Amino acid sequence: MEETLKRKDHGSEIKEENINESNHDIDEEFKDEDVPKMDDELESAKAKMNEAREENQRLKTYLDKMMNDYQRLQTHFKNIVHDKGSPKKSTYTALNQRHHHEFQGPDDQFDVSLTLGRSSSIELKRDSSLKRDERSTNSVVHDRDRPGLGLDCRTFDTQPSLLPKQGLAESSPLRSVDDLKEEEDAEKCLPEKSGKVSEDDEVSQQNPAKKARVSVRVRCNTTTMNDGCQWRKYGQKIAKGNPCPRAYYRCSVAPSCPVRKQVQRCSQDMSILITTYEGKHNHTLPIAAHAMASTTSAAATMLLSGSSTSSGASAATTMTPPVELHGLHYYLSNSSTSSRPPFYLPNSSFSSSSSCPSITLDLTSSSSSMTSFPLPPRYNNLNSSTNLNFSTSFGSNSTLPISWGYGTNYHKNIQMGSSLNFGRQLPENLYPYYSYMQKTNSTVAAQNQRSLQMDKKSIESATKAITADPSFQSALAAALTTIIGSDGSGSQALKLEQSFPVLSSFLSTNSLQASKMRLGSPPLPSSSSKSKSTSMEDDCRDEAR
DNA sequence: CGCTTTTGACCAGCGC
DNA sequence: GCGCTGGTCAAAAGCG
Repeated sequence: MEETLKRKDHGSEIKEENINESNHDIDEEFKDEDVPKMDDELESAKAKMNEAREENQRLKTYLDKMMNDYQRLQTHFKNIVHDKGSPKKSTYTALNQRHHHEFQGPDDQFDVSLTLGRSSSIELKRDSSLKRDERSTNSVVHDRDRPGLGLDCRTFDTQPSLLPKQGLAESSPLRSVDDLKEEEDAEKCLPEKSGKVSEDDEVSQQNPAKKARVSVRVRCNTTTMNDGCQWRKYGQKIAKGNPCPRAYYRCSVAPSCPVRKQVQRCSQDMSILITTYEGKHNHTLPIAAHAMASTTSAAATMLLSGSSTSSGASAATTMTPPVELHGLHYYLSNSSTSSRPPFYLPNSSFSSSSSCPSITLDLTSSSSSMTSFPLPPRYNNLNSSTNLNFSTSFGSNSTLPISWGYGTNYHKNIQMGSSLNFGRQLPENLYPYYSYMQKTNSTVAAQNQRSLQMDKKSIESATKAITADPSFQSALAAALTTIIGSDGSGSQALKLEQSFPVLSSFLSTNSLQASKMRLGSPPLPSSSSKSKSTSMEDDCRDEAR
């Protein structure tokens, strides 16, 4: 990351030098001209150059702040790692011990589900009895439509010996039976291909019986979400319990690429698209696909490595009580068995098989706090419930060729440069990183400065909204920290930060800050740097046409 | 013409 | 063993 920032800094200097040279050239070109019109143009050009110079200065400021944050957090991170006596005593464990003394750390297989928004603990408690009744009649629960910010990071531990017998199943947030089955169907393991060579072999070697999958639930009205990669559809099935067909895709960037994904629409809410990824790409990816690919592969790797320390499985399936912090719910489960846990959770993830641990990113939720975001009406209509947007918007045209776009013609955008779009909001620190990423694309070099500044304004306004909501920040940070702390090792956090480009910058500030808060240490000063983020509006642009 | 999508057939795993 | 289900294959059709 540091190297990346240095490279970015260097790039900014080069850009400024070029601007100075261009200024000089312009002066040479027009110094002998004696036409007022030319003088006006010259002045105009100089003004533009000054704007570009100012922009470079702003970028340098971003870079400096990023570097400061990085250095500071690196120090804090080392201290945290150093202070921890036992690597297995993670932030995550400390947190849960703080709230639930019976909590046990992650073990063997587990699912991690990042649930963003939709339901707060208060609402869940309030509605739990009602939902139980509804569930008992097998009715459909659409609690996703409830407003309210919540960010759940759940790890389901089904190991009974480690679990409290508190009947959490009944007090848990609820989800309909159909929803559950559907998600189970969507996350069903892909059969392992004998002789299949893939980059995740190292993971498979560590856990030969396990094959991690990363599922993403997003609201999307198109057949598939744009993750920046090229996919070839090779099959389609009507899965049991869901009238919507399940589509099977394999990566078509390289013929031998083992990566596959399943796409299925939620029968309960047709606007929700469930995409399940498996495997790692064995080829270079378009820039647009880097974020998603690295995130999913890192999630899978982390999932497997984190689950490798465990003891055996058990038949019973239950769940730890939810841990609440800053409106954030933590659930632990161990999907050691193929049986479904007897509870229903909005935004939760489940492993359908012991050989297939999975991680689910549920980005379908809505939250009241998010409604304050200055989103255009069309945006709200198209994607009314997505909460987080780890995205940026610097395509070659300075508009939004974002990778998690929503359109079947996403291939048109693949080479334009984009990023992983985790919903709506880009944490402010992500901007410099993605700015660098985008600028490394040759097509970005000529981007329009004015459009850039217009984007910046909208981004800044959105950033103000997110920075004005500390509960949201802490919730997201805590969720990410929980993942880091799942094994308590610093390397895990580092791996996460390195491998999850969309998370790295955010982790470097808010996550560790939340970690500190939970551990009783004073929080780090938050970065005050400006940010860049955009809505998913342009992701849906093609779709809306 | 090449690539993608469609779709029926086939295979494997699992439960009864 | 049989049926069900999920996942994959591959030929045909569609598309630019």
